[in-house]
Amino acid sequence: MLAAQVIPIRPDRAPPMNAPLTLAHVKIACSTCNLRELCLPVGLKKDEIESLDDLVYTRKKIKRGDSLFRSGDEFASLYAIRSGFFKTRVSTEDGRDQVTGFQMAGELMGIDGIVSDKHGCDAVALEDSEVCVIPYSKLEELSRRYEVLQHHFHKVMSREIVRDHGVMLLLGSMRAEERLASFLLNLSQRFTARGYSSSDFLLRMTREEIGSFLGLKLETVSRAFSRFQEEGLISVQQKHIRIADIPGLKKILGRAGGAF
Amino acid sequence: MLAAQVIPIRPDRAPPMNAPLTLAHVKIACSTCNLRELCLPVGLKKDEIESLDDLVYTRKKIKRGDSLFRSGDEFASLYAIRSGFFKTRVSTEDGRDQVTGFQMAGELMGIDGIVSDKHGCDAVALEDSEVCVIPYSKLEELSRRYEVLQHHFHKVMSREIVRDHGVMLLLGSMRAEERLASFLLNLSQRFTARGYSSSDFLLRMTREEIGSFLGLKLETVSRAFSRFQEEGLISVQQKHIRIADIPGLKKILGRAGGAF
DNA sequence: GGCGGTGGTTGATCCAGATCAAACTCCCGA
DNA sequence: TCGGGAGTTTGATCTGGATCAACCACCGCC
Repeated sequence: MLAAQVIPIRPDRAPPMNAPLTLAHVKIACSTCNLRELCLPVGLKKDEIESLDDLVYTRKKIKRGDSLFRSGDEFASLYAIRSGFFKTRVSTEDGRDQVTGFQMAGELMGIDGIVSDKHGCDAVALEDSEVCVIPYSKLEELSRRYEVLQHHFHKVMSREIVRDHGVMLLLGSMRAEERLASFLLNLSQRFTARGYSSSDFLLRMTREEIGSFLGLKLETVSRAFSRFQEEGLISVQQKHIRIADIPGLKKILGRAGGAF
Repeated sequence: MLAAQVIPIRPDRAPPMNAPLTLAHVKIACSTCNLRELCLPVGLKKDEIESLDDLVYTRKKIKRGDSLFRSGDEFASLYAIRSGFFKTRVSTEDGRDQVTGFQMAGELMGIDGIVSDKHGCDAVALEDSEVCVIPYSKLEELSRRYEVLQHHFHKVMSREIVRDHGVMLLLGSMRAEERLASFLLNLSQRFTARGYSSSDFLLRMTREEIGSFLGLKLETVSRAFSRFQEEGLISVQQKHIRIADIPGLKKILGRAGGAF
């Protein structure tokens, strides 16, 4: 159920427990990773995936609440989530911030850093997590050699842009309940793609974080959850969500686009 | 002053006038284009830029109000704006739509199509415009050969993602006047980068389009313009904007981030 | 097992921006 | 020169979600 349980961390691969951010000193292989159908290797042939095994040679553990990187940090690597759950956020000098997304296993973080050689947002672990470190210069090098990898990497970036446009649509033109329905359906769909229940899951983030992402206040998020529950669309117990009526949620969206 | 006047279209290069979308049947060269400092060739050495001359071999004219591409169209090319002004928008089945950006000379459109081989938004010309057609497969091919081009293309995509995050911040957490101030400062800065006045320009889009982009209704945009004018920050006459007090506009943003 | 703190719910009130409505300006074509 | 329509401005009113406030529930820790 928990994203953290997707890939049980083998004790023999676990890095020392002392540092908050530690490197795993073990041989790591995309070719044997059970996320390869979701992650960077999608669409690659066997030998091409094996070439990725040279790309990803370290992993990093991040404890709940810690940052993988922060806005302004020097950019050198992309990160593929192996297990766990993250939020990314941008902030302003005056303390306001905006959650720009929630990332789960198989998703790539850090692309925003390419343009300026500095990361442009913070990536914060919402639960104890592990990421594969992908040195960016090495990815560029392999991309020049393997057309399929190049194309797939471009697709990942393009997908992020399309997703962002969906979020803009949500923020710019949807009402509170539509936003929340869209959010739940999006989570549901992404859990499904990872082999989990589409209707029964734990939220990793607080109401406030959901609100920040959706451009709403936490009270509004809470009220919308309650209303959905009254209407029999979902049941909520703290972070545990059961979607009782997916078509009903889709109807709230009322053909307003759906997943971002 | 007008973006349309940036690069006067030489009559001897003009395509036939009959079709709404026509191809220019002339040799086109990035190496002699005066937008090369803004566009794809940024940072490339002379001989590398010359290799781009093989990449861009057609141009296309689009009349005001026409679409360069529409959501669902087959994706084959990116487009660099040579002259003119565009908006991109995503829409929902139920007719709502969201302007996701305004593009001007030197900017690239169409990246959203890479992920699914279909365009994910509409690109509509807000004035008679001309674009360079960049066959995507050819760009990938050249990217594999020229490291600098590859890196620059990745930067362009990364910049788009960073920009989108800025827009999310705007839509998710700014008040109406902050949004409009941010919008005006962003335009101002982009005009400056193109050698135009930072304080005196024509808006290419309607109040409704500005509103759609900023997540506001057209009346709210209009009122905010009026209020800025009363406060002596700008003067507005229809589409003609003169920014009288750039620091004043920045103060409205109150360190809320600024340009997206 | 009690306790403190974080996170969540719910109620009352407020307000920024939406909506409804009317008039005005500019451009363009007959 | 005279409509006419699209785009804009401004006013009056309404409302969804924010804000303010109180209380509750769960979890981790001593």
